[in-house]
Amino acid sequence: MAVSSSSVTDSRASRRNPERTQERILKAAFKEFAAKGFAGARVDGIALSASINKRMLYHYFGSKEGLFREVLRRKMAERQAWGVATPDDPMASLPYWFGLACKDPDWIRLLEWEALQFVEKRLIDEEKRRDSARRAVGRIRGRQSRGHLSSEFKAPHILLAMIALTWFPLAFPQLTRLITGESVSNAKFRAGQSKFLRKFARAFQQRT
Amino acid sequence: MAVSSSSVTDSRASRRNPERTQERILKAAFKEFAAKGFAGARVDGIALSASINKRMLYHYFGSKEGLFREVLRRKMAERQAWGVATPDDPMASLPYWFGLACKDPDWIRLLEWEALQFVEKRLIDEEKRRDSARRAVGRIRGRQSRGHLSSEFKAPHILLAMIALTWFPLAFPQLTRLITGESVSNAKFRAGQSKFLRKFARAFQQRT
DNA sequence: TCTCTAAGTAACTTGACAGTTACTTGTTGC
DNA sequence: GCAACAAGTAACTGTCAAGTTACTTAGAGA
Repeated sequence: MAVSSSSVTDSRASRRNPERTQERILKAAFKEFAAKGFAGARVDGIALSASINKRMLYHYFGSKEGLFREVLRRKMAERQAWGVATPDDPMASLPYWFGLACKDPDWIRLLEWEALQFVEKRLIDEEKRRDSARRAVGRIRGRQSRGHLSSEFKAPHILLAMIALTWFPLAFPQLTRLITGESVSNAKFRAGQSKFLRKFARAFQQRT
Repeated sequence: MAVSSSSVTDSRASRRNPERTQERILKAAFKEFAAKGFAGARVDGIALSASINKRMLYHYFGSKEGLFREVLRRKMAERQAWGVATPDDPMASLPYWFGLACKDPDWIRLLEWEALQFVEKRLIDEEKRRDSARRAVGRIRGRQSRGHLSSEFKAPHILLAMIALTWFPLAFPQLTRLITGESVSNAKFRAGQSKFLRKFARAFQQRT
């Protein structure tokens, strides 16, 4: 009974396990980058919280920036799927997007760090993201032609406005708290905002 | 003719000039902090671009964080005035706010850095800002009661939504470019967005 | 069972950066 | 015109962080 022997595809706990190591690094790096941004993140911190040796991080990802790129790339792929399953009616989709944003605030933080740090540089994974944006705009157009959304506005404007309304409170939690008096993480705030978005969604609907 | 003598209130160029030095530091620091955030900003960089000795920076502001606080405080006071002179009608105020944001994107960047870095900490100048926010909400209520804005929504929600719509493109220029295909700094984009906001403002108006 | 490669480790190097020290010089009030 | 203090300077220090070196060890295949 060769129980203790491990095959190539066996990724169970063992003293050597490249996949597990890489996963650990990526997970810890995502947390660290989302929390502190690229400049503020500490490679030693990532290594520590991933419980791996710093050298392995350089072994797999080359540099701090290489690691950051890979983190973004992974998360981007993960998010791609989410956006597709959006309801047609804006009265449902606005609260839905807001709910998604609340579930994964670190993703918004990462995009926010990106906005601040990689301004005029070429974006990481730019081609793929352009495609992804194009498809999203296309879905808006589809909803316009099916009568769910007003045809009075151009699709990119609608998309941008919808994202703005659903993401802004998470992107600027301090302003949200100053204005509403409630913390963004507070369930009461979230319920109120969802309700508001649901009503406000009429702005995007076809006028009768 | 004692031309070369200088009085206390004389802040012309001279070898010693505390006010000018402080102004230079604050101006350079604002640029540096807006560009790179608190963690990314370099005290040496600020000193260099302000053409002052780094020691003076510590002389006047104590520490990097002290300087950051003062920069925020100054800018906040400066902005306070702007917000008051807002048109009543949302069809005018939305493009107006967007125009203000475009004129001073560094201010939005600074708030964005703040959002990311000082999350659960007590905000700098929190009391004053809460007051300022309260007054802004009050102005919204005033417009609601005068019939310029819909009374269907609560004032804080309206304010938050308006800020979201007008600031989002500047806060996330990379997403804006991916979605619209235009750079945020492009005049054509700005004109289009202004027009959109003007039309979209109807969402905030009293329904007839 | 031996060997070769990839996984993994600890200690080190190098550079950068926040903050300081010890000093000089200009200005003001007397 | 001089004492006292504030403005200003250059060079330094201790620390921290990215990236490297030089090594050991696990495990797959021959």
